[in-house]
Amino acid sequence: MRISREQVVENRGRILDEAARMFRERGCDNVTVADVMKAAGLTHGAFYGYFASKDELIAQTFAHVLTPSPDRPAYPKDLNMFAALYLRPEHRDDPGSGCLFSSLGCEAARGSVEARHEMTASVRRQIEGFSASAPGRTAAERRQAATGKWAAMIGAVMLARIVDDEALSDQLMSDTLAWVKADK
Amino acid sequence: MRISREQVVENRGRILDEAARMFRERGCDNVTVADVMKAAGLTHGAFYGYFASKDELIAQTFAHVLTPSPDRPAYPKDLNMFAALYLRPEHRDDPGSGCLFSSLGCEAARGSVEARHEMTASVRRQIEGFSASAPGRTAAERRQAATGKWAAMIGAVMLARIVDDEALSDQLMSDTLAWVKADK
DNA sequence: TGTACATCAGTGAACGCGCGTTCACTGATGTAC
DNA sequence: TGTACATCAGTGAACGCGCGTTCACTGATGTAC
Repeated sequence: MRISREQVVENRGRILDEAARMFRERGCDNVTVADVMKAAGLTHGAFYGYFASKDELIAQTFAHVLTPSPDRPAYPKDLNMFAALYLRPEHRDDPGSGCLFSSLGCEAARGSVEARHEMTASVRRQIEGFSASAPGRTAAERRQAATGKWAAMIGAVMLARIVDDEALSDQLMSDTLAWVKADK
Repeated sequence: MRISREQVVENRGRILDEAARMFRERGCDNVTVADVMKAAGLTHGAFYGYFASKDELIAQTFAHVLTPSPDRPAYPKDLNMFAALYLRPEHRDDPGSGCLFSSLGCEAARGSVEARHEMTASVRRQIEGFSASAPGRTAAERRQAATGKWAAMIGAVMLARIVDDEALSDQLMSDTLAWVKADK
């Protein structure tokens, strides 16, 4: 059942959107190709018309999530505004539409070269962007603050998702937010 | 071929040691029960004499790694000393004997209740320990500093392992170390 | 514009492999006398 | 202390299942005239 060219583009977008959500929610290893295709409204057989392998899907999904585009606007570049959005319970409780680093960072470190390359480019963009609003007299100081604060946010959300005590989880995030906001 | 009781205790320890190393190096999903048993010098069939399931092995391995004991001394409780050890290339390049949070934190957030419970207890111990040497006038301030700094270290090592450019990777760690050490 | 054919996205059955788990059997250890 | 038996940790074949991937077939779309 051949479909129109616009449909193909649309389907590809839907596959990537669903993969992005499911990978972040459940981890790449715990989502099957059939799961993604079903969520996108297709059967698993159609998958290899879009991607050469599951590994390629993962890398392309990372690029899809990390590359800023008109309809997926980048997070605020201002560090304190970003931190206030990032360190919210809503972000912790919804990894499916949240930061890729805090949900899949550990797997990514062991991932394909392509996936790691996409993430490397994103790390560079984020640190450069944050450095503009980071405190410090020199460029190096600002970059240190940007890096330290961003790393703290990622680590805190990851820890907040591990912990099985909601009060401690909330405290981890609010404490990190207070620490990140308190400039020298 | 029955073995002595001491051998059983020894074998169990070796299984846990090998699991701890391999899980951190390759991720729990990418290590098979047979892999662990082979590394411990046994065959996969003997596994279920020691553990009821792979999930139980994971939880017990987390407890094994996270529970301080005489022969595996806790890391220094002093935050700055800890940070200097943590944010070294040697730690980044050897996840197998490094921090469980930076290597398996993302998976752990989606793990069993038992595994998450072990990690929760460890999070409490770490933050309480670090708070003693953290800067701040009030207990809350010290806890915020301890939490923010520790989260930054975990996030930074995770990012440093993802990035495919060694210079950027080194910079992420040294920038975070500078930020963590620079007290208000 | 309408028609006939070529193209190709999607379907669903099937394949091969690896993994967690089970189990009958082996033989060394532990124990009762 | 020595012997006979019970116990049980380890072995390796086997099972069942799920996953990534392939492929023959279908039928709607795109195109050439």
